[in-house]
Order: sequence, then C-alpha cells, then structure tokens
Amino acid sequence: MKKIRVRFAPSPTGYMHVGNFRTALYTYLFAKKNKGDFILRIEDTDQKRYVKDALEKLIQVLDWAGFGYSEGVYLENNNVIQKGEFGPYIQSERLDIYKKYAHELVENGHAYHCFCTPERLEEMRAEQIARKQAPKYDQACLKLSEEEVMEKMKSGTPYVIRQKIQAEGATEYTDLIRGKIRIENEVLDDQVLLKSDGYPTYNFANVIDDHLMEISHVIRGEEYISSTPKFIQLYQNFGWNVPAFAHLPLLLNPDKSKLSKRQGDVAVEDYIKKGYLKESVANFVALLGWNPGEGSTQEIFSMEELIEKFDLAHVHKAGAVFDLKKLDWINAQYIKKLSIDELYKKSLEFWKQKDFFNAASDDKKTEEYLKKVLEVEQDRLKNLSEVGESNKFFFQNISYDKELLRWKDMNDGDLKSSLEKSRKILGEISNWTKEKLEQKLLEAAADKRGELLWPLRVALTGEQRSPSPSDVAWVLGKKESLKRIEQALEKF
RNA sequence: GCCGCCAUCGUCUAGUGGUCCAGGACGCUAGGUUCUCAUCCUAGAAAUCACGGGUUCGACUCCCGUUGGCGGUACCA
Repeated sequence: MKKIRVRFAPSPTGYMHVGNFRTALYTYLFAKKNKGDFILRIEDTDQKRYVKDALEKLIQVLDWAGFGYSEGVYLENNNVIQKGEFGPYIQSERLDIYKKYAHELVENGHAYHCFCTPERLEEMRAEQIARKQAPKYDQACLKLSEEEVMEKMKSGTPYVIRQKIQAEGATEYTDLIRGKIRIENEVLDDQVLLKSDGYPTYNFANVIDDHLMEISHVIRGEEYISSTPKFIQLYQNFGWNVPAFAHLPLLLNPDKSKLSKRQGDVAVEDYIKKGYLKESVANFVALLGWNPGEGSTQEIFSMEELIEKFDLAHVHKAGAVFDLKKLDWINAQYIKKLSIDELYKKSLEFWKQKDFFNAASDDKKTEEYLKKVLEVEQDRLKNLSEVGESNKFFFQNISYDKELLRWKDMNDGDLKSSLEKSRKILGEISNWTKEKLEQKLLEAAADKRGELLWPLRVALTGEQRSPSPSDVAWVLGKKESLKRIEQALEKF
C-alpha cells in the first residue's frame, strides 16, 4: 500500500484562522493515526497579499500547538529553514517548476495562452451576468492561430496560461466525508493556471505540488468542493494518480455565516493571548465537526486519545458554530487538572501584564506567594489571563465601607466581638496551613458560621465575593491577616 | 442567475430501518453543599428529528421535491 502523506498548506496571511487551525489539527491527527507523513507547505503565490512575518507567526502557532510535522518549513533560531526530500516547500521558490509543467500542458493541448486584458474579462462577465448566464471565459484566445500567439508573445503582450477544460461529460469523485460528488464539465471554467506575473494560481500549484510531494490525501476546507473537478482534470491531463479528497465543513459565526473577524476573535493568537491552553483549544476545535461516534459521551480528550480515535468518516458534514462558552468550560477542566507547578509556570507571563501585580510589593511576587494564590484560584479560572483579576486584595491594600462587614442584622457590638474572636483564633495558630485555619475557624463558629466568617472575610478581602476566609488568610499569612483584622476593628 | 454542499434541543453532537414519543455535553433554571462567589453534586426545562411526498409491515435513518443556510462562480486562497 502506498505510504500515507498529508500536508497542511496555508497561505501566510498574517495570523492563523481557527478554521485553518482545525484543518491543521485534523490533518495532523489523520497523519499520526495512520503512521503517515505530515508536511507543512507554504502557499504564498499571491504577491498582492504578502504580509511580513506571517510565515513566522504561522509556524509559531503550529509549534505552540505541538503539531509536529516531519517535513517542510521550520523556524530555527528565528530563521526560516526547510527540511525534507521534496523541497522547496515554499511555493514562491518553485516558480520554475510550475512554469515547466504549465508549458508541458500547453504542448499537449490541455492549456493555452490567453492575452485577454482584465478589462475585457470584466466586460465579458458583466455581459454574461446580464444575460443570466454563468460567468465563464469565452475561449477567445483558444481561437488564436499559432502565428498570432507567437507574434503577441514576441511583442511582449502580457499573458496567462489557462486550463482547457474537457467540455463533454462530467467529472466525479468520492469525497471521504461526503461521498460521491459529480459536476457537469460544461459548468467548469477555463481557469488561469499561470498568472501574468509568472506565479501559479492556487489551483495549479496545489496539483503540481501535491503530486510531486506524493500527497496521498488532500484534506482541506469545504470551499474547494466545486473546484475539485478542475483539479482532477489536471491530474488526468498529466497522467498522474488522483489523490483522495476530504473536504472539511466550515466553522461559522453564531448567525451561521462563515466565521469572520467581525463577530469575534478568529485568530488562534487571540486565544493564546487570553490564556487558553493548547490542550483546550485543540480539544474544543476537534469536537467542532468531529466526534468519536459509537455512542461515546466523552468530552475531554488528550492529544493521544484524539490521535487514537480520530477518523475522517466521523467528521460531520454540516458547518459548526464556534461557541466560546464550551471553550471556557473545557479550558477550566484543563486548568483544574494542572499541578500548581505547571499552573505557576504557565501563568507567569500573564501576571506580568497586570498593573495591580506590577505595583505590588516584592514579597507578593515570590513564587511561593503566587503559588498560594493560584492554589486558591485554580478551581475558579476559565483562562489564564484572569489570574488574580478577581482577587486583587492579595496584592494591594484594601478599602471598603464599614457596612460591608455587617452580617445580616448584627449590631456593632456583636460585629466587633466577632472580629475580636477571629483575631484571637488566628493569633493562636502557629501551624499556618489551610487545613488548620479552616478547622479552627469552623470549630469556633459552630452553627453560626455567617456571624464569624462573613465579617472576617470582608475584613481580609474588602469584597462581598471572594474565596473562603481561611483560604484568604492562609495566602496572606499570619501577620498580614492580623493587620487587616486590626484595620477592620479601627472602624468601630 | 448558475453549479455544488448541507439540514437532530439556543450551541456542539449521538443516532447508518424497528431497542428513539430521540441520548450526551456546554449554556440555562431549580435544589443541595456553603459565610459570599466559584467549584462540586442532584434534578429540570429545552428538538412536531426544516417541510411535503414517496419506498417499506415499520423511517430521524433510504429516494424525490420544496424551503432555508452555506460555499463556489477571480490573474484570492
């Protein structure tokens, strides 16, 4: 059996769209599952869309996600390098190859030179639309004699090379996800293969490279379903084997339109910045359009499990709405599973972006202190960028209205003695652990927890919502806790 | 306009002719745990399986049509 080789072939547009990211994930999973090769190829054939550093950013996201590929374009010490026997893997470095094959096609009568100006083409299409016809190249240049072509070439008239589509019959293929797809050849346009600037179009470069790189399965977005017959004719014109195709469903906005920037973040980079873990993003995105089937109700999948269970046959056909609520939930699940050590390491960069953190005294920035804060916050975090956000009292002085201390209808005298009682209990604890603090406080509160714990919690945090007072006291330490109780008592 | 793809709770989905008056998850609501918030646990609401015809003893599942959504229709990918 032929070796399975798949590729992720993005064009560097400046950021990694989550839809593209999912294509990369599925392609990666398919390769791993089938012990095949996974290749990263760069499709930068549109010079008008050139974006600086886009290539680097793309690779960085792939590296972040851990989609290890075995061949293609890499980033090493900030330099773009290429590895593998089928290179180059950047299409703009393969121009001679495309030219050669395009001319071969012309020789064989499967393609022809076209000298039509963009203006003429536009006019032609406008007319066709006005006549309610499908816009399609009218093959004007196909009628040119060999001499006329030579003459125009000699005079330097800009030209493109167009594919001469098989006019009769229909082209059929079996999509791995959708089954049989059939399109009548008469609706197919004589598409441009080689542009006048010498660059190939996606439609051409893709076929040439997939063949030359021995790609066995073409996995890509749904938007290519209708142009695939043109690809297939190209393979046939060359006498090449046609690879298998799998067209993935689209990712959608909540209003079911194609996922776009307008309606929220579409760049994977945005989610990285917000503190979503790579495991969460991969898990979430994997489930958008795929599930293991067979009645499985599993929601959380490690990368290993995804590789083991992934199957193109279980990819859903319809587009999936990108719903962030579930991403939050999945991310919270992964954060809960992190060790404090891992959580600390991953959260560090987010702490450093926060003003309240940077303004805090040095003793509040130690690893030991931050780990305590994280231990208290771990079950509450939906993403890493929220770190410390709802518990700023760990880092700064607090101020609050005296009335906030009042539990239900307690009077000032009772409030004062409640705080004094807390002061006494905490003051007597020498083994300052979370467990000890909780035990002593609950013991003292007996069945009147609110009367003791509410005023204490407010005294320590200045907030009406916070973690429990024993946890807060544990983080703050004995000295600071007693100091804050003292400050509360001063209000009386 | 033409061509193609798709269509199950708000959302992601299970379901491949009978076990489905449709199961799970997120979200939502209520209750429990609880000093508050979050977590956690329990329960609940939520889908005339887009609609209409067939085929069949029987259809969410197969076929046809309609409607709707989306994609393509570029010297963009």
